[in-house]
Amino acid sequence: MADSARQKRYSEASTRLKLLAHPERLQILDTVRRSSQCVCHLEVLLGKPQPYVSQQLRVLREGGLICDEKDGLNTYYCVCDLGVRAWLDTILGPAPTERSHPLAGCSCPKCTAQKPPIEWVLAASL
Amino acid sequence: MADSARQKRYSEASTRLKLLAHPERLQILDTVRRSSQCVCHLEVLLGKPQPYVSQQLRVLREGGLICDEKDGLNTYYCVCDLGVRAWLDTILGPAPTERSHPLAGCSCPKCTAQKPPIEWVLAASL
DNA sequence: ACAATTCATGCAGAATTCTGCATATAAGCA
DNA sequence: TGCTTATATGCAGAATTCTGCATGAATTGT
Repeated sequence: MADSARQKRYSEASTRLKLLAHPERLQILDTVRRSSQCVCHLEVLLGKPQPYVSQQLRVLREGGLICDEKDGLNTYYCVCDLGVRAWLDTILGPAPTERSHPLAGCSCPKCTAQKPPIEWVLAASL
Repeated sequence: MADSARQKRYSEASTRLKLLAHPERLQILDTVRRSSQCVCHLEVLLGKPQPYVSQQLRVLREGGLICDEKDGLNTYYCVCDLGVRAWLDTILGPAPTERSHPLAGCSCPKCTAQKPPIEWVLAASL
């Protein structure tokens, strides 16, 4: 490989690594690689204000690490690139295959639809 | 996995990623993962002043990404950790298996010993 | 002991990234 | 249209990282 091609590869890899070298962004990626999630979901998960979360999502989106998919008021983010998945597998270990739970505190349809009141669950188990 | 364990993993991974997110450091790692190399070798390769190279080597060494091995005046660095090798395989692709060449401009025994004058080489091929 | 070579360290100004906040946009609904 | 909800954007001060330089330490050979 030519020297300039190497240089280019190093700087491209380093650009992508910079995006990953951030605990909150890693947690976001680790979450959305399992299943796509909306912003308010991640907001609850990280315990950070919404603008902060959106900011990090933007960084990841513009860096090509995640894709967004809008549905009404909600925007769901996911990891669509297979190369990115491979990096995450190496860095964080393989993604768990179990379904991700709906999250108390997230009000998106995905979370509320699948989350019956605790009384129902208890009643059903009698 | 518990939440605090996750947080710890994210921040540890992010710490290591920060060390990798740097073109010159990536080039150093890519070089020494093939075979151990001395400082002046890397100095020629990167085209950067020696204190700069040593500084980056220190960062990598203190981060546990490389090991040093002293031999007289020279210090040879290499990637000893298998986990680090795996990360590099993912990030930069698998390491080439061919021998690394001695480098013109590097005066360490490793490079000069294996580098006979061009006249010898030509004479031998007659 | 002295000089030469190889490498390490400390430090400071420059450049970049981080992160919190105020505010903007856009969709759905009454 | 006006209100609410969900998300995006712009910006600025704070914190961190980068990088060049001066200098220090250790080893080898004379």
